[in-house]
Amino acid sequence: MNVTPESRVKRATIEDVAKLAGVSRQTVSRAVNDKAEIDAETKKRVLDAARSLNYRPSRFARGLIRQDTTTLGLIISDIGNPFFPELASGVLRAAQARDWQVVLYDTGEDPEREVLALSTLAAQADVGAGFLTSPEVFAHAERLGVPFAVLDPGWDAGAAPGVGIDVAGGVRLAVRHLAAAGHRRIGMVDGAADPRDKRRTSFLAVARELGLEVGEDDVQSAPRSVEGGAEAIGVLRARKPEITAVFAYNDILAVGAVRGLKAAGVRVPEDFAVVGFDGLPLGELVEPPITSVYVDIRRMGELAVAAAAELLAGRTPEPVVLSPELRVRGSA
Amino acid sequence: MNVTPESRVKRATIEDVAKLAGVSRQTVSRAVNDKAEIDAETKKRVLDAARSLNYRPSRFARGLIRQDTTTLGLIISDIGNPFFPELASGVLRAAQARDWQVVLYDTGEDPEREVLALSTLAAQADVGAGFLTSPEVFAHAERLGVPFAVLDPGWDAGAAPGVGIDVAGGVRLAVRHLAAAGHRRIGMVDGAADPRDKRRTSFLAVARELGLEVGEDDVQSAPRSVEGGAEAIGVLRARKPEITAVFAYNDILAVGAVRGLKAAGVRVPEDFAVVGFDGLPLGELVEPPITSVYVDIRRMGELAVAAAAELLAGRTPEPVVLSPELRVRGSA
DNA sequence: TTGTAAGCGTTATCAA
DNA sequence: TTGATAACGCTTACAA
Repeated sequence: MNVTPESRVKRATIEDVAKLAGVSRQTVSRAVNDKAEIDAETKKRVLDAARSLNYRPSRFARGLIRQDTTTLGLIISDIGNPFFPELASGVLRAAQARDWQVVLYDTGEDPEREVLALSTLAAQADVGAGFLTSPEVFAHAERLGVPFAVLDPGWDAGAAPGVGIDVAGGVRLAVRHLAAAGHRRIGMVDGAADPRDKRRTSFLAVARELGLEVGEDDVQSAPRSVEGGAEAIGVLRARKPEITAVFAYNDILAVGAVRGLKAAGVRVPEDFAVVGFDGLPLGELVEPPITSVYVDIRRMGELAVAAAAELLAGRTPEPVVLSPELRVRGSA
Repeated sequence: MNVTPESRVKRATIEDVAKLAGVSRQTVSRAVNDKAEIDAETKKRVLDAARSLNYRPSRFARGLIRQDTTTLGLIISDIGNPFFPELASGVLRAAQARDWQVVLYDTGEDPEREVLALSTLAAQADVGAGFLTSPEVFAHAERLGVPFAVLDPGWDAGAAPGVGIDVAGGVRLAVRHLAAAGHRRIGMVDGAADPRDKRRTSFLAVARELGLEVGEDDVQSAPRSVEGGAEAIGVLRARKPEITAVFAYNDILAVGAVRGLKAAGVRVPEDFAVVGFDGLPLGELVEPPITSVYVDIRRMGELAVAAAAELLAGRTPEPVVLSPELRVRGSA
């Protein structure tokens, strides 16, 4: 895996410092850890020696004895998607409060890299949290024996511990809003790789529930990027000219859809309405601002850390499901 | 520091597995590490035992012997600012290529938290990289003995290793562009805490160099947020109505400035021009898109990792300075 | 106030 | 193919 084994200067050990200062290892430890039972002068001499050797205690040796450092491995799909910094922000805050370390893994939404990241995480962290694209990948985590808090799986998490989102509820808010505005033909710009994805299935179910006419070809898949959204909306409208509104898988795609529409000379929301999902701050900066199903992502990050702590304690975390709310802006 | 010492289930050790499987620790090690010299059946028995105990080797014990895991501590100011995810993206990519772990610290631009993060980093990582608000904080890193790659310091980095940005050059591009468009009174929306900050001092120097009339009161400080930028532009225009263009400390503030102007009924760029710094993708999504001094931030992240690797090898990294380029969009 | 001994959990070395 | 022993760098307990 590590293609180029890199040279690395050997770090000074406590032994080196002890020798230089002419004391025992124990005394060095006392000086470095600010213990009381040590002569002021000895301490100074030791610390001078330590500094001159650039001594830093080995985290491995230390960790072996004082079993008090906790590391959380956070798996995200794409740090370029503003959703994830938002999430990381919540995780970092909660982790800092507990004095935990956070190691970050970006998988680029690639299942293979997810599995790889999970393996590394299992070796380097005490507990994991994050987004996994499928139940199969989560099963890998279980096989590895790492406690893992699953976040907002598009798939059915079953009994997997973690933090969920009431996707169906959120989608209902979005579609109802569009229907209430008079839209009868509503499409979707989908960002999920898996066709069983909840946002997609919920969309179809809710639309039918409301008596709207929808089919598979009212859903257009797109890569999860602004460009992806812009392109998808073009494809969708070409295929289904009768559509007057779309529900987008997330705000990035919604922003892209609005961009694509504007570029095509379509007025938003007068001629065409767009609703997103996530409620990212970014959505408020574009013109028109995005109407979106808001989820408290930071909170999700904090809850993820809480769930991880429960797992670490050998307990089963309370299932938590966040309820989204609709935030109406200009785009619909 | 850790206020609530959390309970934690004791993890199974290699000894536990050995006992259960009725073999020696060594044999367990062989099974777990896929060594050749082991009977297939023994291996299966050991692995079964391991799985049933949920055994994962201790990273501390392992790290102590195989000195092959490298952890980079990345210090950022605010993950909510899109600049940092962009940077982290580059760092993660380069780190993954080297099979390094990345631990993240968010300091909220608070010098005290920077010092704290640095201390933790020194204990938990092999090497650090990131943004520090002042030379004093960097001095703390040196005192701790952690190799640290300094990124784009607003202050004079001197001989500190790391990755710089040709700020003066970038600012010159920005101000020249505005001057060429006919603006004679140009202000600045400043996001730096320290008045000695390079973007600020460069702005004043370059403006004077171009024969423009500028003084301290043409510079308006603002918190580094969209709201901060929107408010600052209002304050600045109230104080200096003759100003017709601003250079913003970064794109977030530029976006805020444009927002503030639009809200006040000022047309951008017809009545008032805005240039940002960083060249974030976000700048392209707003209306009008932000003209900005583009910096290859991902590349900066990758170079940071390279610099860190040099430091780890005991070498002095080549000084690197990134040259920004102006990207003209709609705002100026 | 200081030093000696034991042990944290793992792997490398060598012997069986 | 397997096991005993030492070692990794540190801290805690105990002795001097």
